[in-house]
Amino acid sequence: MKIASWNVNSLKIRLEHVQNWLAESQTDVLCLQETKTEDANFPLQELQQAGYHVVYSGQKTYNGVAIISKCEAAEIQYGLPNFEDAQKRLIAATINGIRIVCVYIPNGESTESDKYQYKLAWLAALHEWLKAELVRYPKLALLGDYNIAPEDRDVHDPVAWAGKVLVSEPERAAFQGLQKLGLRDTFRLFEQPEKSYSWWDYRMMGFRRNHGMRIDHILISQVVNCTASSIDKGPRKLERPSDHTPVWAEIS
DNA sequence: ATGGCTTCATAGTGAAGA
Repeated sequence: MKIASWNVNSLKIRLEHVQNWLAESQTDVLCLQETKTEDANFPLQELQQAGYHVVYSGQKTYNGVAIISKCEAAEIQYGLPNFEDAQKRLIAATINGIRIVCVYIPNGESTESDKYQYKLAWLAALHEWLKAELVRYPKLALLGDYNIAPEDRDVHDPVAWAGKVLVSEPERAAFQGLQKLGLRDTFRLFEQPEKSYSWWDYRMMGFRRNHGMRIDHILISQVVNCTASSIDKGPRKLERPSDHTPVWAEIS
């Protein structure tokens, strides 16, 4: 089954892109972040009419996550149970026997910001919760916008970014902590082109110059098999794109 | 150069993203 993750930066603006990409990519499970849509306004009918099941947890203006799938989602979890949070950043469900966890990890703003402390606390809670979740659901995939570039090769200019938010040592340590739980970065299971990124700044022709970062990831537990994983730059080339593009993995 | 672009929000000297 093909699973994917895409920070759409407003589902309202990007609905057509999402529908088109779902159809052409033949994706079975698509995790969305930054839907920026209250649940009452979620475009449920449009997606159902296209033949998909959807679960979602959103709010006005900021954040918001959703899982779109060809098969029905069960055992839906909204938010981290061990972290009091008004921000809608996590939704999980069991689909085709695999625990799908969709996350929008906080950005952090800068290492000096209160939001950075919130990010690290959120990551610590995610780690603790996943430890238990993996016992309950050994077949698990963690997809989303992590807002972490795990290594320097995931950053277009690692010297300029050194120590900054998205690449700082505590953030990378948190990412490695997830890997120590047995979760594997599907993208790095395969030979990949150099300078592969999933996000490019809207400003200064970031995409055209490939000034990007790989901050969207799909991690899978050890008992999940993966036969391919890649980044689809296609949607980033469209008119009025999200600043992120979809990442995907073929798993069984 | 703390900008640059995009979104949602409100009408702010805006906020947030990454």
